[in-house]
Amino acid sequence: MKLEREFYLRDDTIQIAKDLLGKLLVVPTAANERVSAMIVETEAYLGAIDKAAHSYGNRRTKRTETMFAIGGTVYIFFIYGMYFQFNVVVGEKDSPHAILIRAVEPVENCEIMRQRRGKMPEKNLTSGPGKLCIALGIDKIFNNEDLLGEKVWLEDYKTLSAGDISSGRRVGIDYAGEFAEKPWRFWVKDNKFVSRK
DNA sequence: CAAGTGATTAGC
DNA sequence: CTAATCACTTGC
Repeated sequence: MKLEREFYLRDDTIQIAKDLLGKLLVVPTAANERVSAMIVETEAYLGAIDKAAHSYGNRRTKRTETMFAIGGTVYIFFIYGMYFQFNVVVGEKDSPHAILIRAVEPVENCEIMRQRRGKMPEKNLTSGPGKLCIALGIDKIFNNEDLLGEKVWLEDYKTLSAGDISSGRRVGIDYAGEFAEKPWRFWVKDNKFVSRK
């Protein structure tokens, strides 16, 4: 069953980032086959106050506009000339918080993901934010999609306990001063699809 | 370890 | 308009 709007509207972004671990990300193909994967790594971006967030200081540009949408909206951006990144917008409208999905573990129709990724070892299929977008077929047209729609959504899958979750610094945001140190990255302990140890 | 890639952004 | 930067991946 799809996660309901209330899941995304809570005002505790860090809690939502942890709650997303173990959820199933589903992206049906044109032929309506379920391609899905379990979320195993996330990073919280706390909007206006977070120097690492694109929406720091409530910066509103054509790109960041999506972050100001209501919780449950998909925010996609393009990076390093070749990769897309998949984010879940959370909180009320005009509160530009988002959670980056950094890694997932393939669950349904793995062979479709393997085909999209070319010849890659199993553990390299979806073990990074750019990789998982390729495997799941996510690109720029998913930007601004509603997670309660038919194109992409999240479902309950596995229930984790606090002991299953590790946290640490976020990746690739050294420019963010003291915010680079915040332990706002979360992952499933010992899962081999997590992007970095 | 460093190149590759092009949208996005700030600054003129 | 121009130039620097970037929430990354891969193959050397």
